[in-house]
Amino acid sequence: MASDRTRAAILDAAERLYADRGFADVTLRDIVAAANVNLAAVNYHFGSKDELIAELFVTRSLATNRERLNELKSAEAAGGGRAPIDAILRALVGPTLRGCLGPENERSTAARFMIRASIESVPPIRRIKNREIDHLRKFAGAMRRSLPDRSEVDLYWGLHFALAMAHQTIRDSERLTKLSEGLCDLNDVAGVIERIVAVSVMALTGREAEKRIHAKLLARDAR
Amino acid sequence: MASDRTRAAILDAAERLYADRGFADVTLRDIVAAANVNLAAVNYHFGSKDELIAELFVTRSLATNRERLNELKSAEAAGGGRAPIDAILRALVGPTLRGCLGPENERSTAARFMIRASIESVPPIRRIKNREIDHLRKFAGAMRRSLPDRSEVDLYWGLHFALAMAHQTIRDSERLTKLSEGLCDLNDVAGVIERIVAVSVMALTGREAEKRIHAKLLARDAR
DNA sequence: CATAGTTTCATACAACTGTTTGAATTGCAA
DNA sequence: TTGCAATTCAAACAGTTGTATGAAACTATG
Repeated sequence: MASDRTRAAILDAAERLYADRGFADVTLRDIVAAANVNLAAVNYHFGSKDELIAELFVTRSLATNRERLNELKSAEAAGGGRAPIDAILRALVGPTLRGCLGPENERSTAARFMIRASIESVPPIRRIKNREIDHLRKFAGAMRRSLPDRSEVDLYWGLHFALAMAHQTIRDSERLTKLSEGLCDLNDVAGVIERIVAVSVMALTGREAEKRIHAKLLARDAR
Repeated sequence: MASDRTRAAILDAAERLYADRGFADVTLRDIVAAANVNLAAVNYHFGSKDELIAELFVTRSLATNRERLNELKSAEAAGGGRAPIDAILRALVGPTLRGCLGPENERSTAARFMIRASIESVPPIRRIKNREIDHLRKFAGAMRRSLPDRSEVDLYWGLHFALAMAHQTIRDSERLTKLSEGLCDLNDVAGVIERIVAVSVMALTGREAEKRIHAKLLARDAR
């Protein structure tokens, strides 16, 4: 129906404006002007401004989560139920980073919107993010299966650190570029992902591996 | 003079209100009511609302930066100009984490204000954060002296990851607690710092160290 | 004490915000 | 075509916001 066109136009214009100018200074009037619809249409179709923002964010983050889970499932399937830890972490941070990094002018509106959402964090978005825990639990489960000897605490910290690095790399990409005077190439998305995965893997297995090697060393010394 | 009392009262009330309720829904009228001063006093003493927020944030972050640099300097002095990498990283993330983590009811107003600033990130604060790069460069320099063999790129990434983990741990402490169902103890501040430092050290030296140990192993095998 | 400068105050301003209203229009089904 | 629901529209609402003003009160200096 014609109503769907209006709805879609609002969503489109809103996402673009938020992506370009941030949440703080985009008003409903800006949105309806860009969408060529009446001011009341937003409240008619979405109920409120916050619900409009929430719908935008939910749509995008559901897509990311789906992508993450697909990668996770195929990694686990390939390993007969147990995926290697690096594959799990790659499934966790890959989709987000691929979406949000890369050449600035090539970034989709959706990506730039999600970056804004990550940086500015308005109330409706915060509320949704708080419900993301169930989704993360699936990754915690996969990690537990992959590294059954690691303690739960270590697994959670590893998961947290992986997300922290990915998230903050998106949020602060500009600072890292300035600080390193361009040396750190954030357009090399695959490279960034591998870096984060490598560090996370070390965080999860590093000391154990070192200890194991040391133990070997000691055993040989004893001989 | 009496003017200083008003100024101080405004700063005090503003910091407390922002810490408690966030930037989004604290108005100048809330602040002046809490401070028992006239509405016009804010503009008289600070020029504008944004400049008030900026002054609050600058004061606090200068204090943190000073603390960081003190720790860095004494670590470098102790090592004769070269501090061990873990000491450098501890100086980088320690002050912030010690300020912002720990039992919630014991957190100072200043700490809670800085957490808000980290989560909500309003324009005047964003502007200030962008000028923090010079401060970070000092840490990059210390890291270069500590690990002269590592490439510049690796050092910057290591610095970035350390900050990312610290920062995100503050921002998302609630999520980690929920996700781990309390297993990850964020009140054990020293433990958290050591975890972040350990991972960062591994990120910077990890594979190198493993390689070195492996080389030792091979050398002994050859004997 | 007088005066100049600083600080406080009540009040008004001007603009902007998201939301609501009720009538007009449209589109579809009977 | 008629009737009914869904949608669009212009307009107004009700409230809040940060800021400006100009007079009043205060303070310290000469």
